[in-house]
This record gives sequence, structure tokens and C-alpha cells, in this order.
Amino acid sequence: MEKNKEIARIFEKMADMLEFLGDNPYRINTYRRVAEVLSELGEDVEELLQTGKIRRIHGIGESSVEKILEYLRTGKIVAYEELKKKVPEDLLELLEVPGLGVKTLRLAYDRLKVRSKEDFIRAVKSGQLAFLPGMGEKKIQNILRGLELWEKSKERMTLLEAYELGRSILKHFEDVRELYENIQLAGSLRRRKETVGDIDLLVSAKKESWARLHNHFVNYPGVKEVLLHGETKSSVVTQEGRQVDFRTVEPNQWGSALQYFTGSKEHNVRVRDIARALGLKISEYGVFRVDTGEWVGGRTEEEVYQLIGMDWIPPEIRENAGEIELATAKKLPRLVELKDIKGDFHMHSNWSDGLHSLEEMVQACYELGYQYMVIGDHSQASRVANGLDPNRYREQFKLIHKLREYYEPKGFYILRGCEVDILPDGTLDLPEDLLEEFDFVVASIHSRFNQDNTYRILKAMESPFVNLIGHPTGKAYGTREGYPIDMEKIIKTAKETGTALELNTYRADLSPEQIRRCMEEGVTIAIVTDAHSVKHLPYMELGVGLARRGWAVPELVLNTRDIWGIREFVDKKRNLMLSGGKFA
DNA sequence: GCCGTTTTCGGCCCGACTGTTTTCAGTCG
Repeated sequence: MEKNKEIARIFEKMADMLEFLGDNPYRINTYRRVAEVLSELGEDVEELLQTGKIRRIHGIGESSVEKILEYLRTGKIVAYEELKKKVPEDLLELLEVPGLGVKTLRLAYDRLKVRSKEDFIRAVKSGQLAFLPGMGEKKIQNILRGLELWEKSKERMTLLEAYELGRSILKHFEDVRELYENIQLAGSLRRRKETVGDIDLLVSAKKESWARLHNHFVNYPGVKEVLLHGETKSSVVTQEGRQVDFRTVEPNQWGSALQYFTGSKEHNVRVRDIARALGLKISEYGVFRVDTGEWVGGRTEEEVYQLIGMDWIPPEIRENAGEIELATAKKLPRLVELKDIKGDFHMHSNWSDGLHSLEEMVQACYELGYQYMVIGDHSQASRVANGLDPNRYREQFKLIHKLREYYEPKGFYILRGCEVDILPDGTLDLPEDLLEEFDFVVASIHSRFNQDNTYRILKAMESPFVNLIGHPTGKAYGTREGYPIDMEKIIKTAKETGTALELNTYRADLSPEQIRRCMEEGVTIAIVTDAHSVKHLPYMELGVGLARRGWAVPELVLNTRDIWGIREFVDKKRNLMLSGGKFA
């Protein structure tokens, strides 16, 4: 899959270069689209090429296929090499700077002989740029601020950070509840992308309230700077350097606006294409007939999709990755929902590295309305995490036994569990006789993150007592790649051994693509918070969102089973493995 | 450069905001 990303990056760069050269905008758009399609592709581009399937992908034509082929054969693309001779690649990196576009860079290139990033920054700071036509004082200030912002926030927010920020802003709007009808966070946050660039907030309200709403927005206490302040659109930067965009629309535009601002871009482009073919035009203001311009709908998202012959599509899968076809055929699967979730399998108390006591964690889970929970403190090898040795686990069992007397009559079940380390040779950090006493066992890797760890995980899954592999790829949230791993082998063995794979909300591990593979192969996943405090437990909502991005269905999500279903899952593996059998 | 529910040629989403303009250009989503 690395090749997909590599080639996508090249097409993206070529698009920037062509734009810098003033090429045909539609051609440039095409290059961008090829890049997007490639990076979102669920399959390896080399394989698609070999099977000839690549010809059937919408947006990749003859000319692009040839360039891709050329890259795979020779390691480069001549057209790209040629462009590099004409365009300073380094300078174009500045296109990431907010408020700075290709026209300004080109102007500086032509008039000031600017050839690199450093050249440009120097030209701005020395005041040279101000001599160019159309460059006033404010524009220069804008670019300077953009540069500063760019340096500081090159990284995107994690979904967790975006979620917290979004909720805080929603809370701010509770003070003016009488001014609007609907409010919703849109954009990649609503789609539950594992990283979020900026926050999109949408409100529907009568026009006479808009000015007051925008005033209220820019007065959000966390605002550091107001970028735009208009009647329909405002933008601010928070203290943490995060951008928040705010839009107001009329109540009967709510659905079309929400659809539009939720994206993804690829999804919306397809949707609009299809609408156009039906003689309809979809914009954020509604659905219109092309011939008469007549408004035909847009009050709700359901209405927008229904007008173009589709079922409503869950935001998490709006990526133009097959959802449009299924929605048209009215065959979208029902994805897992938060209300399906009956428990959490992975959390820590202050017995190891958690913040809260076991009693507090139990009470918090009970209050969430779960039917069960698994306490899963670290095992002894995790020294830094204050891992438990067998004696301390047995001490903990006694406490759990006492807590059960109070909670079980209320229909709430506390399962004895652990997060046992998978040691470098693939054996487990706790003796078998102890493992057998747990109700549920999570096994994870916490060492040697720089090597291929497939063999360790495969071996751990062969244990009759391991029910769940914790954070399978070792990935750190949206940023670090994790150790290399043969996911196909792991999926196969998970299926054969009746072991579940973990979707860890705290790390966004597994990825949506990996979840989708699990679903295709019928492998069960478990959504866990890996909570280290009671505050983390409600992040289950985000975990469910991440699972939905991977098209997870309730039947293959362990948390949707009730307590008896969980016991059956554990017993089935033990009985089968201990008798030398295998799952079908 | 890509594509086809008017099309193998001729379109490709388009409106808001800001700033530097006196009617528009650049950038963004």
C-alpha cells in the first residue's frame, strides 16, 4: 500500500507544478483526483494493474495508468522529472500556508526571482513583497501570520483533540439556544477521521439571528484570533492554534448544508455528478432543478439523498469507496452504533498505570449503562506501568469478588481480566494456571516496536486463554506508523483461533482499511477505550465512529454481545484449542 | 486529463470573504 501513497504524492506535486505553470485547470484537477483516488484505494495499485482492474476505476484514465506503470517499472515518471526542471519544488511546499496560493508564489518567482522557501520568507520579512502589485499592508500581515500558523501547526489534531474542542464549542452555544434550530459539527470530525485539520460548525437559524450567532461564535472564550467575521461565515483560531469555521444557513437548507460541509470532498463530487445526470444541482443551499432553477428539497440529509435515489449514507463512510453504489441499490449494511455497545474490554485502574481506583472505574462503567466491563491492568513485564505479578492479580480478584456482591444483583457484571504482555519470544508474561483464572484476557506487545512482530502475535493467539489482541499494530494515534506487521496472516490466525482483534480508541489502531479486511474475512473486532481514567470511558463513542469508518457491522463487534455471549466466546476458544481443534 | 441517463466533443461546483480594487483577483472549502 506504500506504493499507492508514493504515487499519489507525485500526482499531487505534479498538480501543484502544473498550476504554478498556468496549465489547464481541468487537467490539474484531474491530477489531484488521481492522487486522491490512489491514496484512498483499499487495494494495492500494483495488483490492480496486474489484474487490469485499474482501468475500471473512476477518475484514473489511460494517461494516468501509463504514468503509474512507468513509475512501477522504472521508479520514476519522466513527465514529473521534466516538471521538476521547470519549477522549484521546494517553493511549492509553501502552498500549505493558509492564505498563500499559487498566484502569489508565481508573482514572487517572476518579479523577485524567489526560488526557494527561504527566499520567499526572506522576501516577505524584508518587505520586498510589498512592492508587488495587489500587495497591501494587510495582505503582507496575512501572509506573515499564515507562515507562523503553518510552522506551528503542521500536524493535524487527533480525533480526540478535535472531539473535545468540538464539544466545548457546542457547549458555548447552549447559552444562545433560542437563536437557532439545529447545530452540528460537520467536516472530518463528523466523519470520525483519525486526524482532523480544522473544526466545522454548522447552524441553521432564521436570517435575523445570524449576526448575533456570529458575534457569539467569535466571542468563544478559547479564541485567540478572528480570521473572518461575516454574516454567513466566520473563522477563528483557538489558543491551541486550531482553526474553527462557523456557518449559518436557513432552516430549509439544513440538510443540504450539513451534507455539503460533512464531505468528504470525493464523496460530494460523486454525489453532485450523479445529481447532474438526473438534471439536478446540489449545493449547500439545496437541491435544485437545473432547467428551471426551482428548489426541490434540502431540509434534511435524508431528503437530499432520497432526491437522487439513494438511502441516507452514514457520515463515517462518505469517502466514495463503494458507499454510493450500495446506497443507490439500497443495500448499505447496518453499521454498529453506540447503542449496540454493551461493555468495554480494556481499561486500567490505579493498580497499574490508571488514574482512578478499581471501584471508581467500575462505578463509571455502571453509570454508562453497560452490562459488563473487563478490568485489564498491565502484567509484571510492564515495569513502567506498575504491572501486576500473579500475587497482586489474586489480590485484585478478592476485591472484584466483593464488588460483584453489590453490582451483580443490579445486572452489572465485572469480569476479571488483564492486559498481559506478549514477550519478545511470543510467550505470555503470566503463567498458564493464572491465565486460566481470568474471565477475559487481552494480550499486547509493549516492547521492540521497531521490528516485525507478526510472529509474536501469531504465537499469542495460539494460547487458549487469549481472547483479544491489544492494539495489534502498535500504531500511535494518527502519527506514528507502528511496527511492520503481516496483517493478512494475523487476520487468518485470528479467525482460525477464535481470537478477536482490538480497535483501540486511544490509538486509532486498527485502521479503517484493516477493520474492513476483518469484516470481509469474518473476524471479530472489539472496540475498547483503553481508558486510563474515568474520563476516557465515554470515548467509546469515538471508537464506534472509527469502527464505522471500517464498515463494522454489529455481528462482528464483540461488544454488541451480552454477557452470556461473551462467556460463550471465551469458552468456545478454550474448549476447542484445548482439544486440539480449530475454528472453521 | 477524464468522462458519457442529451454528449466520443465539450464540459468539468461555485459562492463567500478579504483586500485592493473602482468592478475584480486570490484563496478557501
